[in-house]
Amino acid sequence: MDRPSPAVQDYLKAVYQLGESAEGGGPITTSQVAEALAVTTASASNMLKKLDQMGYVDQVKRQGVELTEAGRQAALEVIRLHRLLETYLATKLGMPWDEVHREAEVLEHHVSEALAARIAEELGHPERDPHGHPIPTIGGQVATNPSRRLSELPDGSDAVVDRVDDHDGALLRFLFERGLVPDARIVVLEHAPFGGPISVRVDGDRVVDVPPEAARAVHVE
Amino acid sequence: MDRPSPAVQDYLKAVYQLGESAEGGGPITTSQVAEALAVTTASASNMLKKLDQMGYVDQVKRQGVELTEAGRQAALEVIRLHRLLETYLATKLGMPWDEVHREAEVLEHHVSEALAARIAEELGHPERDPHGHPIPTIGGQVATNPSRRLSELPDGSDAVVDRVDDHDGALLRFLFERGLVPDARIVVLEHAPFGGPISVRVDGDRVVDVPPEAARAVHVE
DNA sequence: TTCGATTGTTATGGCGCCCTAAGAACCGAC
DNA sequence: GTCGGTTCTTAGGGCGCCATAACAATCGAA
Repeated sequence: MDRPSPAVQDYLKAVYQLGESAEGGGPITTSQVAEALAVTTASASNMLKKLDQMGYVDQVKRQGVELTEAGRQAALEVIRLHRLLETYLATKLGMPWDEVHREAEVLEHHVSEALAARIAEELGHPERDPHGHPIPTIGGQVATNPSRRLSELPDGSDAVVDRVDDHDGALLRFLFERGLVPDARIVVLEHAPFGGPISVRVDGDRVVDVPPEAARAVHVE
Repeated sequence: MDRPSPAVQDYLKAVYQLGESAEGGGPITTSQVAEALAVTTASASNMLKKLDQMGYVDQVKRQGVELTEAGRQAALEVIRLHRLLETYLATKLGMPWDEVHREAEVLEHHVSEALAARIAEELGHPERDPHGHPIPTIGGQVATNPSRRLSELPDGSDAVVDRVDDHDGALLRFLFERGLVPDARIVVLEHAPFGGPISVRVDGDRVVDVPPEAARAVHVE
């Protein structure tokens, strides 16, 4: 029941999250994992073999890997810690919205069970982190909210922001400044042609332009 | 200005703290360091050589090491983080007095400058941690309080607890249960013969027996 | 269907930090 | 001074995780 090493945790998290976003149900390729973790495919290949031997993934030669139940649990454990930390740092320590991700990325590997429990309690066992992502339970339950990206909505649709991708601090800051945060109400006004920005009314008042790449990071219900 | 690795930080901290408690001013031996970190003397010898090359210590062959100014600064940086974390965990997260040390021991290596600053601010830049140890400033200033151990006091002396050693959780719990916490007022009543316990009046009311090993961990002004 | 490009795998090696084993320097007793 | 025990250092390996280089499998375009 020892905690896997930070590196192993990072790989498991990456496999889980790639499987979540790709939504194909199929295996995750070595190069996808390598890119997500900014390592060479050779390194990823070695590590994935090890994860297979550890029972965290099933690896099919030259196809990719899929998480086992143990792997899913371990990944969700890390994600739970990550999101609890993000929430704590943002709400209790006033750390800016766009910095909590980096900090949590490190601390998630080093916070004890006991401290995690104290934090969860202090926060009142929240269900979502500041970016809108669901926080898994200890048992490994996650609310998976089927959602569409802002970039896919037709003109005239209205929706509520569910969550935003948190990989890029600058992007988060950009969205935050425009009010595109979880639970914001939006109406899609129009798409500028030739891959131009999407103009969106936010919370009934201001109108903002959202470039396509940013729109892809906003998930709505 | 990159942060040294956790291992290096641990060595620097150990050297600093050995120099502080031994109070001889002289060099710290390889075996002292090895024992403090629970590694073999061979490992310590190798690492101390590396610290020398990095400019953190001056090593005299077969004598031991002494911290350079850079080493002292780096050690105090870690100690500052450690004590801030202890304070934060105890006061803001209600973590038990005897558990904060272990948790801080890990986190001190992974908390960013920015988070440390937020924590210090949140706490109002405290000067002492929950065990009474002074918290160094960012510049590396520490209040060094000359103190005596409870074990050295003659019968009849009265004093105020300044700080307690925090290495051993069980010992901390023992002291806490008896009210031997920083700022407690004590009067030494009598020493039982043959290495028996010291009987002490705490805060004017209750009288407790303190075995010699515990008394050595209590520093008074 | 064949061949070049892409993708994945297997050596092999480096770096950090630990270990054990063996040897070298120092200490006190005699 | 010499000898035995202690302390320190050096030598050589292991483990985790990364890299590069070379090779193998697969895909797709002509």
